[in-house]
Amino acid sequence: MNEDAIVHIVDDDASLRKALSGLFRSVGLSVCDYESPAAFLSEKRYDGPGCLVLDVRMPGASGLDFQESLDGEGVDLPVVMMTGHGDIPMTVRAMKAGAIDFLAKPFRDQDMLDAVSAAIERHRAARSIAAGACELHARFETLSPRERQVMELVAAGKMNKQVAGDLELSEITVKIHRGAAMRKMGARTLADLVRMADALALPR
Amino acid sequence: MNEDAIVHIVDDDASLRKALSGLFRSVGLSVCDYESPAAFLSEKRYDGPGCLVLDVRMPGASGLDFQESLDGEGVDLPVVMMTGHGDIPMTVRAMKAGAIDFLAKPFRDQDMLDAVSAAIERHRAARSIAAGACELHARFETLSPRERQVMELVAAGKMNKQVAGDLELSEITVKIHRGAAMRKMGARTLADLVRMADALALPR
DNA sequence: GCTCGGCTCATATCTTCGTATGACTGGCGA
DNA sequence: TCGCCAGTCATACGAAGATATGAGCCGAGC
Repeated sequence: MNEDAIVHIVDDDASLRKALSGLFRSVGLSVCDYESPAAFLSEKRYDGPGCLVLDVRMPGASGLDFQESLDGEGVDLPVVMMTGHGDIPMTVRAMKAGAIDFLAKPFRDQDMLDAVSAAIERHRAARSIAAGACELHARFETLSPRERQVMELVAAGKMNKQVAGDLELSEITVKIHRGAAMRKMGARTLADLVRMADALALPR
Repeated sequence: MNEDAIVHIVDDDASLRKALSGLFRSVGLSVCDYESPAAFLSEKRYDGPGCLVLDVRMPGASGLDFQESLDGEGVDLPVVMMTGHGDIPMTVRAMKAGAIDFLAKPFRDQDMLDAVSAAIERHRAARSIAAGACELHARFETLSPRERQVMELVAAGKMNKQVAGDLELSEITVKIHRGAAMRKMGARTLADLVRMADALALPR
């Protein structure tokens, strides 16, 4: 199930990285470890499914700041946070920022494994949804500008006649664009097209 | 903005309840306070917008257990947790269960007000969405069984002819039910009906 | 200059949809 | 028993949609 997921460990403590690596590998997970957030970002090996295991306290950037900057860096990996000297506000901040779990050292191996497993599962789910949205967007990109306009208005529920009026076209032209949009989008019915438009967040 | 929202305080410490009540009222919020989870549940005054402020440690049920049982009790109020003797696992548990915030005593008044304000805002948003879904469901209830079947298949993208085949009806009958469903649901176009069906989570 | 693709429109034909009118049946409550 | 309502179906007509064929315009790139 988790064969090709990678656990990314970011911690300045080499011995802890080694211990965690061993733990994750012992259950069949792949691991990459980094001594700093910068090292993680520069390697860019986080394109597959996986998760991030972050220490809060690291030299330089705080793990919390790093976690909050991940979105801006284009990283969508779920985060499991850990710390040796944590407090409640720190925990709340991490959880509000979307951390899957926040573990205080020393933690039980099983707790870490459970957290990582949950994180990977969430990432897989998020990726599969994102993949669908991406595929849809790719198809939408193949539409000509006119076809997109027509698709938008049609999905909003307008009749060909109304679309023609809005775009100042003849109804025949609208039908042609409409047919082309349906074909290119792979929509067999109007209902399909409406759902695609919603998934693409086109205006109604 | 928050005129008619009610902050529900559940804490066995009467002096703290009083202090919090004063704080909330000072910013124009209404307050109800209870000395135990059971007291809160028995009063059933939580139908409007608002939020819950819970102490973790109370005689009898733990605030955490209580928080997790709220869904089962039909309570959808967001929770702001507070505690005098908290630890990280407790915080994580509360946040995973959906708490808006988790405040360690002593906390700053402003932090509590911010948390409560965010909680109420979330509740308002959730309520307005739920209200829409409820309104939609109510209209769906006015449909006859046949009309519901037809609506479902139509929203799935089937043509009248196919619907007729699936339900072993004549196409004319399908048209009649379809028209009735559109009228009763207030759908002016097929696109509307499709979106309603999605919002109702009808099978595709 | 020329081709190609996007955009435009017309005519024609067929399918599908929407709705009105009218009618028959069966169940359920007054 | 009577009336009402959901459900069923038919005929008919007009509106809307889908598609094919043919054609003219224009801008970008070879």
